[in-house]
Parts: sequence; C-alpha cells; structure tokens
Amino acid sequence: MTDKDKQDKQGQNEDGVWLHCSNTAVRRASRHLGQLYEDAMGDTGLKGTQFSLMSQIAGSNQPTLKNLAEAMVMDLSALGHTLKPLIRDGLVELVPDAQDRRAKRVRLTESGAATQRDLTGRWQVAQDRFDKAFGKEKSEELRRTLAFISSGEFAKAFKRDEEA
Amino acid sequence: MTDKDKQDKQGQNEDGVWLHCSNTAVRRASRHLGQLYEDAMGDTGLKGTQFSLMSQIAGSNQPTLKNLAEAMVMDLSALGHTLKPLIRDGLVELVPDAQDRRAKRVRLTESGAATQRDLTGRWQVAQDRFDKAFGKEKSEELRRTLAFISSGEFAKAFKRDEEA
DNA sequence: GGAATTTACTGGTATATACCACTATATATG
DNA sequence: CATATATAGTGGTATATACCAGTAAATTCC
Repeated sequence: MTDKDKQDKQGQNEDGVWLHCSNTAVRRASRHLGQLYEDAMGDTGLKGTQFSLMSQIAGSNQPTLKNLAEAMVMDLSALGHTLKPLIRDGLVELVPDAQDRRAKRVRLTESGAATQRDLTGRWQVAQDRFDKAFGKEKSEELRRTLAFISSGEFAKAFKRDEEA
Repeated sequence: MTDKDKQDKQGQNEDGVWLHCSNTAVRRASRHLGQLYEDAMGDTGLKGTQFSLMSQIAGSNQPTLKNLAEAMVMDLSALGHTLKPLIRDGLVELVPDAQDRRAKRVRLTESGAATQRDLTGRWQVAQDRFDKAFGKEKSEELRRTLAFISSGEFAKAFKRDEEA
C-alpha cells in the first residue's frame, strides 16, 4: 500500500490528519521544528526566530529594515515588531541612514554579536541532530527546495494563473 | 556552479540570505506560503490557519482538544487560544465529553461546517496554483517529507543523540 | 479507599506575524 | 519649482503560537 492509498476521501491519513494542503504541511513542520530547535537552544532566553534574525543581520552589511524584511521574507511591520524585544534587550540597534533619511539600518550591538556567536554553537547542535535524523544530503536538498518556495520567482509562478 | 558553491563562509548565498538553518528555512517558506495562500483565500475574513484547523476538525470525529492539538502538532494551550476567535464567531463549539469530565470535544457548528465547505473551493484554487508552480508530483513528495518532519518518529530520531 | 500522580484544560504573558492607516522623506513629472 | 507619486518606517489591532502555573478530574498505588 502506498502512502497515497492511505488517504481517504476526506484527505486524511490513517491517523486522521488532514494532509492535502501544502501551506498546512509547512506550518505543521514549522511548529514541530520550532519546538525541537528551541529545546536544543535551551535556557539562553532567546527564541530560534531571534537567533535566525540575528544571524541574518550578522551576515548582512548593515541592512535597512526593508532589506532585512526581504531577506527574511517577512512583512516590514512584522519585522519592526519582532525586533523590539531585541532592541529593548540591547542586542540590536537601529541607526538612521546618512543618505536616505527615511531609512534605518539594523546592526548587532557588541553584546548582540557576542550572543549571536555563542548561540551559533547551540544552534549547530540542533542542526546536526536534524541532519542526522533526516540525512545530510536530503537536508541540503530540502533547504534548497524551501528557499525556492520562499523566492520571488516562486511567487511569480504561483500567481501566473493565466495559461491553463 | 552548483547551488552549494554559491554559499560563502558565512552561509549566505549571493543574495545575502542566511541559508544553513533548516528551522529558519521552514519558517521562511511558511511565511511566504502564508501570504500566497492568504491572497488566494481573499476576503472571507478567515486566515489560512483557521481554514486548516476547521478542515482538520471537519475530517475528525469530534476530537478532544488534546487529540486536535496532536493532529495539528500544536501546543494544547496555543490551540485553545487559536480557537477562541472561531468560537466567538460561532464557527466552532466545545462540548464536554460525557465519559471524561476533564475532556472537551471540538466540533464545527452548522455555520462553521458551511463556511468550511465554501472555503474549500477557495483553498483548492491556491492549492492548484501551488501544484502548478511546484509540480504535482514534487508537491506530494514535499508534503510527505514535511509530514515526516512533523511526526513523533522524527522527534525521536532528532532527540536520540546518544550513539555517534 | 485515600494519597500521590498523571492527564486535560485554562489563563497569563511573551514573542511572531500580518494587514491597515498614517507620517515623513524622496523622487518623478509637468 | 510645485505638485503628484512612490518608498521607508511606525503604531494599532488581530491572530498564531509557546511556555508556565494553576485547577480539576481521573488513575495508580499503597
């Protein structure tokens, strides 16, 4: 019996889980990984999302909020809200751009950079566990797949519903 | 040049996006799909998540909150909070279990069931777009992959770090 | 059968995330 | 140059989601 055959007319598998929606599938996985990575990150007080964000900032060249939102595939205002606790805790700071007075650039404070480096070790443990549980090759392929789904190119293909 | 070669020492690709973390990759994709599906769902006032939840309820046999939380891979208390707007709007109701007085069973109201049926059409449009943009076969495989990552079996493998 | 433990849920608090309306600045256009 | 438009951020509100601490009901264990 194939996996497909395990699904009934309602689109549920033998455990009664609704499986047909790609969006739902990604969100479910996201909740699960959130929990698993969080566990591994432990007692640092920071969430996986915050570490992601800080790592993206660390590897970028003082991005504007707009730049950062695009890199994270995140709504600009959502990013603003998400940054607040990090700014409050002195890990991140916003500096007005010299040229464009509308823009603000995001950077880690010294403390933020140190924290990000520390957390990288913790994160690597979780990441290694993921790679071991899922297979290193398959992990890399999955990340490429997900990066494609996160891309503007995919959005364009998704929205191009003209041709049958 | 392979995709792998496009990444520098910081783990970022040519767009400056931090790509190494599987958790981050899933969350980015989840944000993107959230936006794309939401668009297609349009003006019904309901979110994709709410539709997922209602579809899971529709296909289950009056699950308890616990059952439902497990099916959604969601924290029980998070589920409780997420259900509140749906209950407030009369789409979902909770009925105490006859046998176990601790437990509450979740079901759609008539109005909720009707709404869920209506939304299924909207959802199918988004889903078809996804399948077209990504490939139907690959979509199904991706959903199976994500279901595995969402499973207890995966959690067990992830946590089993004893053996090298 | 009564105490200890486990299970199911609730409420509080905090972050994550989106959309909308608004402000300020920059750019384009006549 | 003055106005029209586009861009970058902010603040409000609503949902999404997690963890923790508490309550109440069921189960286990003397």
